[in-house]
Amino acid sequence: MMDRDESHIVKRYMVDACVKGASSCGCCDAVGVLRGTLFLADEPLSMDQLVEDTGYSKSTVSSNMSTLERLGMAKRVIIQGDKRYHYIPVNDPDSLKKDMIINKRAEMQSIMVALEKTEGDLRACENVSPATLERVERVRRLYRQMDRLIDLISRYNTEELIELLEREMGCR
Amino acid sequence: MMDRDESHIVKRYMVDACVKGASSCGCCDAVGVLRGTLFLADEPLSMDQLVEDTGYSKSTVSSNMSTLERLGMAKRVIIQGDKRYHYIPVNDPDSLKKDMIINKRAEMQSIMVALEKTEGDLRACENVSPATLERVERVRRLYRQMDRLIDLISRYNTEELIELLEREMGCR
DNA sequence: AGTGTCGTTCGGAAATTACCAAACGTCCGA
DNA sequence: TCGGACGTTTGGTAATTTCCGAACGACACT
Repeated sequence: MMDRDESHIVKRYMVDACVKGASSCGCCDAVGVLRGTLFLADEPLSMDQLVEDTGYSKSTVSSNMSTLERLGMAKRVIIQGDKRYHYIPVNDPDSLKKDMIINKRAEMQSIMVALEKTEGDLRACENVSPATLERVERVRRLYRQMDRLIDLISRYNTEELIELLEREMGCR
Repeated sequence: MMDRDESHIVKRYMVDACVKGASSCGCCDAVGVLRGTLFLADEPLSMDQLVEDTGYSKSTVSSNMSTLERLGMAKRVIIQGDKRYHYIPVNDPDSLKKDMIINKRAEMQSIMVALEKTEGDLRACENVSPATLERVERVRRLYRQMDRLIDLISRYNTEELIELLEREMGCR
């Protein structure tokens, strides 16, 4: 357990940076404050500790830790001999990359489904201009390409990718 | 110019998908509606047309088109002989990738700056535990690694990356 | 079953955001 | 220098979100 000075230092800047990051992806401040608090903690934190450290109520901590977990930035762990939940920050590149890809992919997927439905409706329609149909097809191809890239990136871990791209970089 | 049937079809699903995507990155519905409206338009749309097509007021369209532009999902173009602005959707993989990387990178950067400041403060402090310092350093290394990967990815365009990774995939 | 400890859900108050209409500044042609 | 067409900014209101405290349900131990 860190002393008060240390825990103040390790929270000082992280909370601010995480609040900024949270608001840039549409999350409320509490999400950022909680992430910042957890970021450099030296041990898994219980909800009570998070309540005390952040000043938020228990219900606020509970719901916002859920979103932090859903975003893949915090994880619940079990501490032997303690029936309470404890949270640890998730900071390793591969985990963060994986969750980022899952989210991006879902977003992409819903666009692609919409494009497919649009194309279907257009084909069912008689007097539709070929130019319109062609435009939809072109956009679909572009999104398929992005999806393909994301898929490929998800198949390598961070270290492999860096090594691979650096090696390739050298050849140019 | 598309007829009413066609423009209804090409907006029908896109607006919905874009609203979903917008809300998942913390933007209000209007941003999604505007992007969906623009997505498959057959020509650059003026603000008046966007006002008419979406039903939002001029001021709402103006401010939300700015955010759409900032996110790199729409672009202003000049039409000869028309002093009004016109907007086109941005759908090509390289542009979207570029903006996504810029945003991710800024987020990462603010975390890295915070980690550096924290490390500085800890070193300035006398009675700080080595374990704490080591922990901060370890996290910094992880974030540097992620930053390195993002940097490398930004140096290739979409097509190159796909080709490169697919080729590598075949070797395994 | 009874009790105590957790975490989540619910209802309402406070704060914030989204949106519109109107006023404003800017640019161009007359 | 005036007028008119555009786009942005501002002020106010309606709707949404955030957050808290209280009530609730789940689980373990007695």
